[in-house]
Amino acid sequence: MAQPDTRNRIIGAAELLFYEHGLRSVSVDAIAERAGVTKRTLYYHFKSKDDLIAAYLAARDAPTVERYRRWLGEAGRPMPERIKGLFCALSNHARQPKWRGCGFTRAAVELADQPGHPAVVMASDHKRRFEAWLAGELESGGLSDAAPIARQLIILVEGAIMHMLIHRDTAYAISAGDAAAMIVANGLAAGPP
Amino acid sequence: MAQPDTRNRIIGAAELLFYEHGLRSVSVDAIAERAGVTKRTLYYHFKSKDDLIAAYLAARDAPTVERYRRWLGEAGRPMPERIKGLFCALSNHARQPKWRGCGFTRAAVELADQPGHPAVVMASDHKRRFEAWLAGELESGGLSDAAPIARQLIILVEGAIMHMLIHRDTAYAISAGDAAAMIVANGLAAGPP
DNA sequence: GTCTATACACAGATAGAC
DNA sequence: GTCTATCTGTGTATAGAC
Repeated sequence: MAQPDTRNRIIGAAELLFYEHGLRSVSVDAIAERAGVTKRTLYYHFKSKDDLIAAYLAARDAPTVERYRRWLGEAGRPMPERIKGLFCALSNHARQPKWRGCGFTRAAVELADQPGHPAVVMASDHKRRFEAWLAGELESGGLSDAAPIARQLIILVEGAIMHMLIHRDTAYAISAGDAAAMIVANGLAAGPP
Repeated sequence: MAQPDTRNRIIGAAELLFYEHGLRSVSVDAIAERAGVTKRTLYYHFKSKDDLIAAYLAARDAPTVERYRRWLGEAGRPMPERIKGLFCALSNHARQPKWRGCGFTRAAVELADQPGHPAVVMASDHKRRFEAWLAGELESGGLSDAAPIARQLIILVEGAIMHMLIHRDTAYAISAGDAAAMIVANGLAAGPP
């Protein structure tokens, strides 16, 4: 079969299994079997399991950012409402039975003792870009001091996700959304354009 | 040697290794070696690795709660300041080179696909008690609607820890503390006793 | 590029002596 | 209660044919 097709099928299988069960729980054998190839073929396309882990996160990056972009919605509505909508959408998203939190965060947790691991670096970079994107959106929405507020919001997002994962209770995102909306409203009141 | 002593030494070794490297990364052999016993002795005291994991978290529970109690400090000072102090202490604590975030959270993440696992149940319970404790403290501090605010604060704690772990940047806890203090001050203004 | 077959290390857990 | 020795399964990765 064609080379890129096989490679993508392997990455697809890796996404499914790594996200559902974690990095160390999933064997290379399991991924190869799911992708319908042999282990030898997998190692032809990826030089190691760590390499495949990196490819898994790389494939997850753009869709994740795009999802949050969608959840924030279009400009026009007041920013506190849009932020609340984002957390509400997150809460609904977490209802999916196969939802397991943020793949980047979970990878960073599993590899917490390997700070230089490609996956850890990618997770850090992903979160940083998410924070920067949100700061830009807040600024467009009329916030004058957007950076520190964006940081507080992503902390709320992360904390809500972790608690939803631990307790399997999607209400945490709603509480986080209430706090986030208040913080944003406060920022708007403090410094309008 | 005496039975409880050996058992505790094994748990001590498990704490060190599980917390630093994670659950799946650490082998039973490694723990036994660190504790200075053979694997057979370890399996005399614990029926399985999962059993040992549960013991590891059980041993971590009280000290963790006590630490947060210390960080919140004594009553008397205004609650927003005490909360800010808690986040500041958390930020300092995370400076330790061997700091790896919350052991309960990381266990829940590693075992996210096993909802019934004793460690996951213990993590959930631990977080729930932490939230209830904080709500009680807030109420004692004059907050009328303490429960929802306590929830928002623990979400901030969790999110700050995760970001500090991912980026190795302790500033996140300070940002979270600012947000937390504002939320508490807001709650105090809304409903005084 | 993909296969069959396998090397080699290490995992969790157990047998049975003392 | 603690030891030495070992069973059995599985892990990542590779050799070499086609």
